[in-house]
Amino acid sequence: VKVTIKEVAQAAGVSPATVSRVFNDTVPVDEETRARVLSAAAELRYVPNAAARSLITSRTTTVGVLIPELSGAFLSQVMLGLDNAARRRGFHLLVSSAARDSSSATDALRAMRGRVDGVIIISPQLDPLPLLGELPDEQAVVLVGTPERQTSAAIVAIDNAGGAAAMVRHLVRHGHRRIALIAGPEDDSDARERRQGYMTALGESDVARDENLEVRGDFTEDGGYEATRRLLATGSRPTAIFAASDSMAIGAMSALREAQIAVPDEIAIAGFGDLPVARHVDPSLSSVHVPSVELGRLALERMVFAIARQGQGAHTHDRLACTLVLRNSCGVHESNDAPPRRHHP
Amino acid sequence: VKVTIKEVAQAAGVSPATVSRVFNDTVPVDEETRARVLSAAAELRYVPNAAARSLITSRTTTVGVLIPELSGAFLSQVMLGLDNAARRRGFHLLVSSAARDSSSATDALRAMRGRVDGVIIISPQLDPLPLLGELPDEQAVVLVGTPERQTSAAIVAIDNAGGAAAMVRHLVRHGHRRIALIAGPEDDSDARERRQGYMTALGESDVARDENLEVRGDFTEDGGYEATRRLLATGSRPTAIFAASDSMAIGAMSALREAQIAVPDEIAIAGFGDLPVARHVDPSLSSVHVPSVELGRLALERMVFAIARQGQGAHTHDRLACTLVLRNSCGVHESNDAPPRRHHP
DNA sequence: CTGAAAGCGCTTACAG
DNA sequence: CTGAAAGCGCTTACAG
Repeated sequence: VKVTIKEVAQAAGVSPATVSRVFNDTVPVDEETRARVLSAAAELRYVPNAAARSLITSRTTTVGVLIPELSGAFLSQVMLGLDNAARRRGFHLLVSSAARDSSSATDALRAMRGRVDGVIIISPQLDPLPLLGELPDEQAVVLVGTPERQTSAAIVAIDNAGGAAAMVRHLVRHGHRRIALIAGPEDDSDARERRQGYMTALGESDVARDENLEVRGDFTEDGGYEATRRLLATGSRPTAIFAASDSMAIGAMSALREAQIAVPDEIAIAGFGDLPVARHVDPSLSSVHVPSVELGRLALERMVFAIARQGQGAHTHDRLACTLVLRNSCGVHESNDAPPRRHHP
Repeated sequence: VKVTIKEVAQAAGVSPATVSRVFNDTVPVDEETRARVLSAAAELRYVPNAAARSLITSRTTTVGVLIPELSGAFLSQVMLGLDNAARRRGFHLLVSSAARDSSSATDALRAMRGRVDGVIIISPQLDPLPLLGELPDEQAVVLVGTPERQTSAAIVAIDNAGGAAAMVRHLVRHGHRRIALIAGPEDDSDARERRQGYMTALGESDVARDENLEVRGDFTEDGGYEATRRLLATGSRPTAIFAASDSMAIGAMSALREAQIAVPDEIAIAGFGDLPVARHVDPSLSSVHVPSVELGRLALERMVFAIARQGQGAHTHDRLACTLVLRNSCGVHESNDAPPRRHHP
């Protein structure tokens, strides 16, 4: 039941070359001929064979996406942005969530070879530069959320440090001197950058950094819960906690509730990521909003550009700004975003 | 810089056919020859051209996934299960989140044609049967979460109705007579099945159904919040609320808090989905646990099976059971899952 | 504007 | 166990 270009050609009374020209409209084709070809193709339900086409053109109109995991609010939003943009641009997405350790990431990249026109690498926990060695030189590459460095790839990133610094500055400005940090995993570049922003903001102020106030979680609720218990166990209590993710902030709130410590009255809390749930926890959670869908969209656009230019030309470095979303958990009621926003459709 | 089978053959002093045999190990090859080929291939960093291979075999070792959206806790867990299983089975995943309306779903399916060996369709909001018409008959298809019907495809589903009924039965058993439902969208089959389970459980009991207690949300926190406000506005107050998703349950809790109604003392609440955040909200949320990762894994396994059998043979229908996770929000402290579970790594 | 022909890189009967 | 040859379905200079 597979229809080939030959049969369409025969049905339309033209050569296969002409059918090809109609479908790719690369050269002018006589209007009447084109119409005949199109109607024959429609009648036969002809769909060009992708394999044959990419064998000869060595193009696949497919972009590979290497990502550490597909679950997780942030990454799935990025995927959403990627996917929407890909559809608009006529590209397919070949995904692999093998970006955990560099050996499986390398395997995944190798397996994509020849199947994609370029690869978007999202690897906060992995240095992508060694991976690039695996790829043929002419392969288009976009790195998402990688610290800027000398590389032959385009980079699209979130301004993690700036967002974190803005939130911590906000806390400082409102009188907090003992601001704890629930950091993310040290091997995660997003986590490192947010921690950097925390330190930057403290450094700008007259608040001395106190390492006893720094604990580490794994970006999950449970991790934030555990980290907060450890923090409280030290006896040196903060007046505010900045968590490097909303999930950890929510876990922290849960631990504080258990310890009967009032938020925000006794301890203020702020998170990072601005998940949809942030405004519905109690108290509503102040957070740093991250343009994750936009990040995905931009990454795909840069990829399309890189493919078109065949790796030639300068590589762009984009850094997207975050915005502060102030709600009740940090004790400063400047915002009207909490209680929950009303929709009036 | 692309190395072909010919160059490997030449370097190893054999014919291209032999190189092919080594790589596919379909027929026995002399050990010494094999070693020579392998080392030549490694030296040249040869990677077989996927397009050429699938042109001749008409196999792609790629599975298409049509999904309504990539964000959202549930679907991203399903993707996780799919992806892990695919990697294990040596398959690639070509994803498209175009399963919103049937016209874009059709486009997406058509675009996948020839690029995949089969398609996994996840479309709670879309009847997949019309879509199947788009596909060539020999195409392997696995439907995820589709109501069982006469179809030429394998089906993998969650027992939504059973899970919902179990939760509502639990509420009834503990004395609730006025149990409200925050249903999901009517055009979503998961939502419909959960609603069905709610009605089944009530029907089994001596509790009369009261349509005033049924409101509808859109599976989001905001939707649950709004639905609960509408519910409270009617004046006929329930003693318990069953929400068809955890996000809506969390929105409901936020609305009750605003209305100064105590959970679970004045109104008990239960959700569906058992998101990670469920045990960290206040009070911790009772919910129906859904084996979403397993759902994805199983769907991929069924697909591998279907591809191997080329659409021949009987189609399996799998239905995965859900489990009740009782925490504090429904007022029955039978569980030790809340306060938050401790990890001792 | 259109056709005949070569060729993309592989796999697979068919011989030996 | 191995090789020569045909062919998968397309695209693209090259002529006309």
